[in-house]
Amino acid sequence: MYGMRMSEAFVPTLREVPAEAEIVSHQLALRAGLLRRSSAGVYTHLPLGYRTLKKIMQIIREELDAIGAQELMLPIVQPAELWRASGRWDAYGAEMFRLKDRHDREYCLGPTHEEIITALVGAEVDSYRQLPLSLYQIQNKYRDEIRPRFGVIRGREFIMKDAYSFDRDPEGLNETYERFFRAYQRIFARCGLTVHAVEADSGAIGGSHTHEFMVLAEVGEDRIVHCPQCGYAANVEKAVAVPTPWPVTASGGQAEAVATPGVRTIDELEAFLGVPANRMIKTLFYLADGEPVAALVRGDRELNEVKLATALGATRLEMAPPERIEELTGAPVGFSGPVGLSGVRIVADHEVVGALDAVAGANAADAHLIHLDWGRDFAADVACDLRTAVPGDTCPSCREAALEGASGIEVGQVFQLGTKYSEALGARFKDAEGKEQPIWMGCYGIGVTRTMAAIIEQHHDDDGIIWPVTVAPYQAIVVPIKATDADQMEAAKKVYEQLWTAGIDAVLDDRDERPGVKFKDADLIGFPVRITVGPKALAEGRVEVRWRDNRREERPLLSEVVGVVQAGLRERARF
RNA sequence: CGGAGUGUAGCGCAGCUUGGUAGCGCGCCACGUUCGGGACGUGGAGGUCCGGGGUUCAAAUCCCCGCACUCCGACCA
Repeated sequence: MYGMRMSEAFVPTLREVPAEAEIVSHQLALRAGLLRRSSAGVYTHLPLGYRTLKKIMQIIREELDAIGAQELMLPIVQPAELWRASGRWDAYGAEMFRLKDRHDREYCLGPTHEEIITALVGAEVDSYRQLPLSLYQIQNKYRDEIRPRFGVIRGREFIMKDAYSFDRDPEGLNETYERFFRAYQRIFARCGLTVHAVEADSGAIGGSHTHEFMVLAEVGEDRIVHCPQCGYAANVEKAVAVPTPWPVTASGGQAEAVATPGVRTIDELEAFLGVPANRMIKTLFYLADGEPVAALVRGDRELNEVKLATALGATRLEMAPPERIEELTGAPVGFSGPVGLSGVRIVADHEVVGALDAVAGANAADAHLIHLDWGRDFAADVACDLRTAVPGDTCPSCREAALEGASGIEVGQVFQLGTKYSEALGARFKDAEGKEQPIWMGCYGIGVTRTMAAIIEQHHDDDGIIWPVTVAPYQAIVVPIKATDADQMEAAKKVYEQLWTAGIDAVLDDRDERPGVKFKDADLIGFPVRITVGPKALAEGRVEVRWRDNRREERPLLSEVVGVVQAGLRERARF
């Protein structure tokens, strides 16, 4: 038996922290020899890292196969015409990697695969008898991220599992969605992750009902809010923002213009006038499908573009360029307000309805208006929920407790797409009455490479990674203290072979290094268990079994090692 | 895309202000002494100083133009 020896393994560990890595999971992935960067946001997965990825993928396969999903492999290179058909060739924008072939035909590197799979299923499925159907693949995805960061957490090339479901009707879609939801909970649990499923926004992909699976982590890029009382949890982009009452209850008298030379931002205005931001009206100009719109939110609030787009029923929403703002208001950017605006639809957040003694731009250079009252001085065409929720808001679900905030890494998302893609791409079937119907679709993603990073983020200490046994590249490492000692090496090899025979992934550290070096590497890489073969214990026919997570050590007889290791691993792999 | 910064040996960095032909630590190779938590000594290998142009007798160093990478921001008026 030969197997895996550290003396020959391609595991380039690093003693020092590479300058390129900011967050702990990225640093450890580089130091432990899992990853190397090739270019911005593009990574090579070294043998050890790839083993972990394969274990994650295997868990995903087992759980998805168990709910009847079938694996297939879709193309990375996808024709533009398909994306034009769904309207996303333009909608996806700069984030899409585009290329042309020698005949000048346009393609993209798939950022996702709804178009391809819908076209496929549309072509092959004709009858309700062929539904429901769930298909998935594990594949490289390409997104030219505006700013790749955090190593593999936001890469431009990454591995994703994406699944697509096809049902006859909304009820079927609901059932499928629930099945995937539960499968996801099992997948992440088996990966050793604590995840929170939160209500999310469906964004550019379209669709209605959707949840994100979040790994809570300081470095997470997504902000979520959750209710400690009723369990409501949502991405801040999606969370319904319960309005708080306007801070003052009396009019300030007649509206009045004040000179505010060069004061353009809310912060500057707050300092200049001594009025708190929550009494200001922030006026933002957008083009909704080309039509100008003014959106009003309280000065200290953040406008949520998705909510605005939904409120307007707009498919394309972009900020108005500064020239356009000047045209509409007659004033430079920074002095816009709702008073006297014409030719623009005005949409207000609930919170500004009923505002009294408010401050806003005067639509004239270097001037603002004070003492503004809702109804008397300005109004809106529509009032709705426009702002991004924040921690401290009243829970929109139970209306009792205050929401708490957290940040998370999104490792998975489940969507109910409905018929958006099936209609755009003509994926129809004949129902039992022979009537043509669009297929009801769902899609379900898991960021595989990101999941690996999230696991490290959740499982490490000062010495290195602490792999959950289910995803550890190897479960055990056998370390003879002195590689040149024949007795130790012989005993170590025997233990190592027994572990293999018992089906345990093991590595033999046969390097002629000082013990400290080998221990440090073992801790850094994060093998769940280390079996040390040293002179002291060996004299009594024993070895040392040391667990990485709690640093506990036992000293079984040579004949008992496999049983002890097996028992410990099994205990740690339970759910 | 805007702002800031960095690019010198495999990795982490100094040298640049004040121009004179490149250095430190770790790693790597050889030998010796060591050997239970990243040993020590001796000897050694390894560099288009990101690229291109310019100034100069002379450029890692000064100037110009590119490129790459990192961080911050990109609705927050």
